[in-house]
Amino acid sequence: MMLTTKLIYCCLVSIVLHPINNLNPKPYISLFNLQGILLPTQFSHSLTSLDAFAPRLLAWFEINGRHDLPWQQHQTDTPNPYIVWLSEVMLQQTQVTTVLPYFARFMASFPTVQDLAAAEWDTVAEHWAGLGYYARARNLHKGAKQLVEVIDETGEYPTTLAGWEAISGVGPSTAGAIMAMGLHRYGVICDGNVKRVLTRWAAIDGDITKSATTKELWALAERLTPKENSGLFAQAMMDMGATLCTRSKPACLLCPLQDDCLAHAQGRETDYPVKAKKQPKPSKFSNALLIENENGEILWLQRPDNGIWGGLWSLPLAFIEKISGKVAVKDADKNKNKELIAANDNQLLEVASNEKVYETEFTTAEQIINEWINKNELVAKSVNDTLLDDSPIKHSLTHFHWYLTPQTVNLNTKQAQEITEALQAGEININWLNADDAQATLGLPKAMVKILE
DNA sequence: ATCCGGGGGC
DNA sequence: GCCCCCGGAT
Repeated sequence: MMLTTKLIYCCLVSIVLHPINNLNPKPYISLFNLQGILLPTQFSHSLTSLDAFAPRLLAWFEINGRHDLPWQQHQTDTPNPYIVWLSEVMLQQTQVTTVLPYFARFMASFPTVQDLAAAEWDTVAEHWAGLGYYARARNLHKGAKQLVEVIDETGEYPTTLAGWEAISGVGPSTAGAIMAMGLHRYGVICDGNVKRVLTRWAAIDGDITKSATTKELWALAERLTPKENSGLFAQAMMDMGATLCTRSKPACLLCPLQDDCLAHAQGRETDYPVKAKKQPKPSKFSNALLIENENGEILWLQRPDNGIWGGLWSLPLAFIEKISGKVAVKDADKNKNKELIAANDNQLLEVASNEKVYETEFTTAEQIINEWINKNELVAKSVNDTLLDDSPIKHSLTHFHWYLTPQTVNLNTKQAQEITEALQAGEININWLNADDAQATLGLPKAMVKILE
């Protein structure tokens, strides 16, 4: 009754003080913070739902959750942070059933963090072998040494979130898990399982790889985590994510949160979490021509002000092929410019699948050069003698990958003069400079530096 | 057989 | 924003 009265009061005050908010189509509830200042909630659920979340989850966990996993510390008053840290690192990338035997072997061989720190790397590696992500085993070993150092200095394990995050291999979520479950202090977790549960429950449809969504999810996780027993809550959330709110076939009928789960209400559970498919970038292939005169100088062109590398200097680029889809260069030579592609015959470049096909724009200068080379029947040669070494430079731009294969064209003095005149007639700024001088005196885009190197 | 998820380091 | 590496899902 009190709560209801207060809620109504808050809403009325909100309407009076913030009339503009009533234009906002989103559900809008205000509440007082401790200073009595009006604050909006940023959450889509009502206060009642937000506050009921933890009790309902915990009630479910008590009856239906797993309580016998060997690293769980919720049934003891003297939790062991080492056990939680070790298991959390293992569980970062692997499911419970896979971790179980590894965890047992680790605990048998390294019962304390001091044992782990003192172990040889080879021994640790052998224990980890098969779990994957071996960098994490290295971090684990390093982290053990760091922890022993902290313990030697302070007499105890780190007691703060920041203290744990300073340990190699421990990020924000693992640190939260250790604080909550390993120390029975306050800690919030927001790992992949939690994100799945929360995006569904609150129908959060933002791309979870975006930092704004990450922030939103952490804020919600924090709002839902009870100040007391955050470890039990973390344990329950993990269990719920792993056993009920699974990725493909969630068991909504058994879920304690089904009646205010917004995704369930929409019948769209598996549409969450939203993760933008990393858009495969189309790929474009060009040859970068190292047109060399008899003095060993290379022809450089200043690019037009508009477009890529505007105003910078670049090697002349020769069109090879623009492709989309998972195609090997080898398969792509069904069309023009066969000679140029031939140099790439041994390359099997896997490029991301994509429908888009790019139009390659030639600069005026490049058109002049390409036509001139064709007319004179000059052949571009691979820079290196061995086929293995002439792989293209990969240069990624915002919207596509550009594979640039360096090729040389040697000109005699007469030919060099001819092309120079042809370009100057087209009012193109050009330069003949060897690689070192070009790097020293011209503004070269990164891709060109890569090619020269 | 292939795709995809996942947490932290860089 | 990529990489690591495995196993579960399809």
